[in-house]
Amino acid sequence: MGRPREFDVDEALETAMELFWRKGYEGTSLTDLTEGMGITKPSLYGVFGNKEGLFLKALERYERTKMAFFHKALEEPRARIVAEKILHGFADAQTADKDPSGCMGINGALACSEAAAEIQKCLIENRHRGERELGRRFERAAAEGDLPPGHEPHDLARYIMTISQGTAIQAASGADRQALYRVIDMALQFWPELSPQDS
Amino acid sequence: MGRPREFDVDEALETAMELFWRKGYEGTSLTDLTEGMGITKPSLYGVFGNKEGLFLKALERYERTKMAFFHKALEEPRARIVAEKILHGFADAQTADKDPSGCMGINGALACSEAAAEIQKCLIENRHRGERELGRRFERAAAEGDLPPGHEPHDLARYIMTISQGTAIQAASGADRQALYRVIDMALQFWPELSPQDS
DNA sequence: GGAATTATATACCGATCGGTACAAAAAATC
DNA sequence: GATTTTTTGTACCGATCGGTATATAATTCC
Repeated sequence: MGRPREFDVDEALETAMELFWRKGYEGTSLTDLTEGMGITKPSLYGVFGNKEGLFLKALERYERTKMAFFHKALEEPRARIVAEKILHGFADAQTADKDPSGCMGINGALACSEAAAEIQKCLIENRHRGERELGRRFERAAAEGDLPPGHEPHDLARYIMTISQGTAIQAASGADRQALYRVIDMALQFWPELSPQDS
Repeated sequence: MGRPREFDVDEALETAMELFWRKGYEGTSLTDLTEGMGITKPSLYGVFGNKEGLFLKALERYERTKMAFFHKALEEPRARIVAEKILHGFADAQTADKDPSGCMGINGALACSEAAAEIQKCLIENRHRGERELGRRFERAAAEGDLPPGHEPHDLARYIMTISQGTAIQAASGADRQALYRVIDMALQFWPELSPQDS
């Protein structure tokens, strides 16, 4: 009952995600948002609560769609393939033609005022969570004898995430996908490729 | 002649640098600046022009002091040592006890509103310049047979800068220096260490 | 066709943004 | 000591910030 909504919530959220991704949380004004989403401020507040709530919902959407490759990669049977898929997945997301460059989880609020401290904390925790999950996957790999010798699983996880965060900055600075791929190839050089009889 | 200035310009600039480093260009308000520097707005505008001018002067100071290791590292005779010193130099600067975490050149304006577009462009160009200089140093190394085989000098430079930008995000997310050092060790693993008779 | 409910549009809120006008204060010059 | 020059403190500027009060429009329930 009541007057029906005149806009598509999912579509509006997609636009908000793109704006926050490109301009960051504080760099995106309510005017940017309402004009981009094609709705008025009362509509925005009615559906999403406030700016912070909208950002968090946009981040959730980002994780569910653009970062879906991550959890998929964790299911690969060989650790080296896990690492490769994660690195390429990040590079792809950071350089997709129709999307902003770089990573929303970094662009969102890397350095900001006190007003955005809660968002910043949330994004940091987000990064930690991903790194922790990858670390646990590599722990399993270690138990299976599936890691290059001489490395702690969680150090390897931090290494992979550091490369991905580095390529996020590179992408935000204009680097194209092929350049990032070459970086990734170098970063994985110490990690033995799978020989055919391994699989 | 005229009334003497009541504050130390260099000291004030140091404070502005720290603020911009920690909160970014747009995240730092004029109130933050004047309160932190202990001066009034007319004094700030009299000496530094405006907020943008102040940021650029603070960035200049940052490059001259905190990034001094970079050009020093380029003068090392062996490319592997150049890479090592640059990576450790960045990690040190990103995790210094008394300074903000991460890198001012990235924290300053990674994603921002249109109002900061000029600053953002300037910081991107800054990153490109460093990468270009390192690439040229590695070109020299290639001519001297001082590179690991199978790598383009400028790809190697991008690789080193990507790692450093990755550790900048890690530092901004709370990683300590030792953790970054372990990442750097892994990143350099494919690059042959110098044996004693090489030097 | 009301009554109730929800979404819309307009117009507004106090606070803060970067930046400045103006006059008093503190020094050097004559 | 008067004049000139520069810095300082105060008080203010228009614009924009995130957020909301209010009334009207559009639907369902009865």
